[in-house]
Amino acid sequence: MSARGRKPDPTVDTRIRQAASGLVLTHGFDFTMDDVAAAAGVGRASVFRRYATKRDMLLEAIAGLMNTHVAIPDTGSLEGDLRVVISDTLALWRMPGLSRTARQVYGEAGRDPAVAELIRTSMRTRMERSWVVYERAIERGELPPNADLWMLTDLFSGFVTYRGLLDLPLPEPEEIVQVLLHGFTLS
Amino acid sequence: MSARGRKPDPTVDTRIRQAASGLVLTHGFDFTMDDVAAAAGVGRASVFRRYATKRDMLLEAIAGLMNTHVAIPDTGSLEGDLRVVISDTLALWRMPGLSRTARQVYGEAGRDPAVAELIRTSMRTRMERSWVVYERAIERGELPPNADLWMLTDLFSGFVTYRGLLDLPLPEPEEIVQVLLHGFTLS
DNA sequence: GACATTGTGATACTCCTAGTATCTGATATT
DNA sequence: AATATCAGATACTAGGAGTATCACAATGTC
Repeated sequence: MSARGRKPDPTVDTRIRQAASGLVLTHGFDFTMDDVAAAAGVGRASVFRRYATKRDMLLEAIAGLMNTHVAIPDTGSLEGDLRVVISDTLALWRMPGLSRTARQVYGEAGRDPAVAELIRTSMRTRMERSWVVYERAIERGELPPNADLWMLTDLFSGFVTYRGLLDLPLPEPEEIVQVLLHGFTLS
Repeated sequence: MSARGRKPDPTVDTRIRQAASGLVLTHGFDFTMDDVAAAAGVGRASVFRRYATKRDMLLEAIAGLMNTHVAIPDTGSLEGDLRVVISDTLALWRMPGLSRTARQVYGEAGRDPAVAELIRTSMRTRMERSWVVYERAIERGELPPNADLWMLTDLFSGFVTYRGLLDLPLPEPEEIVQVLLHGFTLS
């Protein structure tokens, strides 16, 4: 009762996926479906057999790209841990092509709520993975128990995103840590 | 030696500009040039006579929309002034449709360096207008003289932009002020 | 008033790309 | 052998940006 005809070529799937991810990184969204087919060494029809629309393909590619892993440091102090988390985030934004792609992803989120949702949940998941860092800080008494942790994470990741999207220079992690912990006033 | 034929109708210019700005606010970038012509009550050709490309038109419309004025408070304390500046910024993001349009503007910046430059300089100009607020704070001794003011402004405007772009809830201005001035640690 | 000149609106194109449909051939099962 | 599914190629449709051309309107010059 099963699998009568020719089997799907598994390499076709992976070649298309890799071609799509690669093109997204090197060209943003500005490539045609023929480009994908050509880059994958595959017929145009095969691309549309896997993805009903270009949007579907982009959605999967974006999800893959956002799913890079984050380190969960445990240096013994909030300051040390934060420095690692922030350094990692800064390093990510230095990836060539990422800034342009990120901009276009945000742009697509304007038209397509699914993309917006994808960014939201991906970022949320990313940050929740480092949650334990802040819980340990609360236990050590370095943060008040009622601290708004989403505010803390969004504040620096918003800052980095903003500078990154606009191609503005990013400061050293130390400076960000200092400000997040103690603010701008002298006291 | 001048102006022989029919004079350009000045209302055509303004009608096109208004139609473009209006459509950008209500539909992001997802409208056709025919839509613009129809909304302006004008021939399609007239639109292309003013703007060689849709991109040119969008560029001008965006520049106009970003050029809203900012209040320059003088409440006597940095805390008070900051609260005003931040409240104003938050209010801006509550404008219906702005979040989607902002996303698409950022998205366009990915393809078009001119758009990126436009955002950069517009935001820079916006912030420099409130520069005196921070200078006064330094004079009063509320900020260290070597404070990284761009970091201060980008930190909160990055945060607001980030939450705004992703349609995440924005906190009360007081909370942001508190964190910017004193950080997350207890003292 | 005749005429040239320029702006306006309408319409018919071209070009590009996403998405669809179809055809031929290859590879598998029964 | 017969049949079913997959791959590649190609021709189509649809929609929107940008171009070209037309007739008409309004203003100037003679």
